[in-house]
Amino acid sequence: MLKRERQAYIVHQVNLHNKVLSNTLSSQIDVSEDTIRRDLQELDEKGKLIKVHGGALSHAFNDFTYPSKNIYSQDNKKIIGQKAATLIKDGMFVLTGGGTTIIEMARCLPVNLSATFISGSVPAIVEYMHHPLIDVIVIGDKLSKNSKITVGADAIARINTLKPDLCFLGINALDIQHGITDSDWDVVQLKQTMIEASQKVVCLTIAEKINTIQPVKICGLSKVDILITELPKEHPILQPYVDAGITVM
Amino acid sequence: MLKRERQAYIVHQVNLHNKVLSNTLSSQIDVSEDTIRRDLQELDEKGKLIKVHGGALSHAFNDFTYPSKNIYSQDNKKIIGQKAATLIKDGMFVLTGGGTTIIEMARCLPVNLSATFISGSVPAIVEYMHHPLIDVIVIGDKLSKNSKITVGADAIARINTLKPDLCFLGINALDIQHGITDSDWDVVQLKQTMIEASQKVVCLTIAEKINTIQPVKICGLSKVDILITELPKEHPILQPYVDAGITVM
DNA sequence: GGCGAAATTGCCGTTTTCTGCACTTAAATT
DNA sequence: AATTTAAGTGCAGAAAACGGCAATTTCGCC
Repeated sequence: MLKRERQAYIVHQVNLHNKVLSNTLSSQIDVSEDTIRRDLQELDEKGKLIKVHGGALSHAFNDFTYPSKNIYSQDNKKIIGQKAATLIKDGMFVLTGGGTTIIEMARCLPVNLSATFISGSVPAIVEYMHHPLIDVIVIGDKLSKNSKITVGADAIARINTLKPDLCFLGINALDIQHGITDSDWDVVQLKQTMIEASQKVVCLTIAEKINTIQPVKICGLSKVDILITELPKEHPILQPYVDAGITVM
Repeated sequence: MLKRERQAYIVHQVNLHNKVLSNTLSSQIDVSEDTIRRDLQELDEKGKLIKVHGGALSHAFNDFTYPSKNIYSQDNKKIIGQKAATLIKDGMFVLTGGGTTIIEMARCLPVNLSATFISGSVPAIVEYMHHPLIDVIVIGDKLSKNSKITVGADAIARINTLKPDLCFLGINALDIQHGITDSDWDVVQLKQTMIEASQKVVCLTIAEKINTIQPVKICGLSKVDILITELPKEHPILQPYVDAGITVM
């Protein structure tokens, strides 16, 4: 088994079960515990999981440990959220994914906005639920523990019956050549469906994720209608995307 | 169980119940009280909780903004939740509704319980989501703002495709003659479907709702297998239900 | 194809961490 | 004041982490 392959398997296991034990992995993959330890160390440094004594835990599991680290990107996400919120008009049908950026957007929605939000992201649903005039449609299916979003055939089938005006996606990697990429297989399937179903696709991301690549491709750049980052649209890093015909905000 | 995982669980419990007892934790997680004490000590140093004699308190508890309104029925619901949680065994498929009593039950689920929970109640889903070993299936549809549960044809159709082992319902009115009644039309439809789909129906309610009636009928008493209140099963008010063949806990 | 550098992996001895047990000390309750 | 209950301490066995080393593979380069 290849190193990369093995590490992907470990990440997958962590996402599935929220925790892995070094010795379990060692016997499952049939490599020494030293190798597992080194893998976990690397994956920890890359932020894919949290290494602990005896194994590793997913970020989702210990969300209580890490609010301290990304206070700075929090502000950026608020800026993104505010820009994104201006796109939504009364009466619209809006499909959204999950992730912290989407949550920030939800918090930026004006009180008097009257629209319909469709999502499978539990944290996002909770936000929408608190808005007085917003109708919420929940996409049901199996809940993925680490992404806190419903994934599976049911969710995909349901989304395919919809034709929302806008689709908001928080994305993890964007690149001129490779388009939108991600690391979680199930989430990729879902996002592809969301993109195809929607009339307009809006991608939200902090600038540090621009020009980065993840293992699994979601779609090419041509599917993206609007790109929102915390930077002003004149920023040089964004120019290639403007040139590619994307509306940058 | 990993150390970090255990500590996360403790923090979770503290945030949920505002207090934890060392010996309770010790038996729940099945480690010695020494280990618990050391955990509490570390978590105290990290500021996650406040260690006191015999256990720990949450920080929120010190700000005496405590929900003083119905602390009494809160405790009763906790008793009900604990009774209810004992019914759930590893590997079960459990369908649940919403409501504060169900939430309390969710909070009483033992850490090492491995089961599948199916629900359309957003607050309940959020609780289940935090449990490490519980799989969550979300029932999707339009979200009802006041009950915070998904209602509609989609939800009903989906529930009809399931055959869960247990169905937990928090009910608002129960009467010997009129059975279970409620006031919200959509919720009634949904509860009827849930009852029909499940192999066993467990009703949770505080005693004050016993022998009361609401406008819309959900089902007769015969559909109820188990009734759980905060009272001991010998209490006279419960006798008619025992006589009616219901298992009272 | 061949060579050398770098990467990968397993092994091993040492160090650290974790945990339960026994025992003492401190605190709370009656 | 006596008794029960929890907290603190030291210790020891087990498990895991660490760091160095060597064998093997991979890869770039000629």
